[in-house]
Amino acid sequence: MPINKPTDSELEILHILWEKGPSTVRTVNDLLNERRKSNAMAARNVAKPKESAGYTTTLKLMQIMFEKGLVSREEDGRTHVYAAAVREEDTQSLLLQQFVDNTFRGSAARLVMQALGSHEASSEELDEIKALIAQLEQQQPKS
Amino acid sequence: MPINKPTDSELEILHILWEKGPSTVRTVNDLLNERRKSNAMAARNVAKPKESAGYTTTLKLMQIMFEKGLVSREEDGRTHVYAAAVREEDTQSLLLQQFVDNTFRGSAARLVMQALGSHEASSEELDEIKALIAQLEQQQPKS
DNA sequence: TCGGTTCTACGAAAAAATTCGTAGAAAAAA
DNA sequence: TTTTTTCTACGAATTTTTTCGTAGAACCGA
Repeated sequence: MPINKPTDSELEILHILWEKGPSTVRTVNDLLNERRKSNAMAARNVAKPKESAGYTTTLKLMQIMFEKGLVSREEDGRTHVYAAAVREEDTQSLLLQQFVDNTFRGSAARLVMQALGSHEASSEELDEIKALIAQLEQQQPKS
Repeated sequence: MPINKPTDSELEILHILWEKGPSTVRTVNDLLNERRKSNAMAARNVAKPKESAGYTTTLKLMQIMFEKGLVSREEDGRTHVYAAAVREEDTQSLLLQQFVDNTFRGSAARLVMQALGSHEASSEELDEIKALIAQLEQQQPKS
């Protein structure tokens, strides 16, 4: 029941499965490497970009994810078609909670301030956020 | 120049140094274990709580952090007094950027929505955030 | 001064996460 | 059919992070 926490590499794969839907290892591996290549180009990237992954590396990772229950799979002839077995929102929520605890010692507000301060956000997005805040203020007019 | 990314354990130590100021290994280790003990109690915690750390474990970690430039130190007689060598805001900003990239594929707004949705925020905090949004809307009335 | 405690340094074990080589079966191409 | 490519399974090497044992020097109280 409790969602398993994916590692960074596993998360990369989940993103692809969420976006593209059920896929083979080959497909995932190709997309992964495309994405890594373009990430390496993008100067904005802070983290050292990963090298491109070998096929068996991705295969092994997805097998591990299968054992952990992060993905499901179905045989299609000789090959396996993998699908995400956890929902994107749930996973993000789990990771976010741990991240807020670890990095901001639990203060979501401080995180939001940092996030809005240092990342781009369109005015539509800001509108959405304002709407959400209005809603929250209705719900819990506390303090 | 580029800040070194602290690991999770290193971040725990930095939090203590940021909060308490320059401290000895002994002090840090004690506070660390206090904190871990109370974290273990708190039911809200999702991540499995860490065991309490042995003294030499913390010592070694802080020595490594010193080599990485995450902390500075000064001799006081026989013992060393360590201080954070990176600023809290800078570190959080770095970690946040990577987290947004990894987990939300770059969309700060999505992160903010998740964060506000699933974490508590007081109305004062919400006010602050609203103020920040207003400010951002002024700056870049784009799109 | 003697014995127990508290330091640092250091090496290395243990645990976690990532990577890859090899082997054998199935499929596709020649 | 023969050869080449493409799969999975599996074990193990590598790398990164975390943990700890041991040794020797400094300190402290009796």
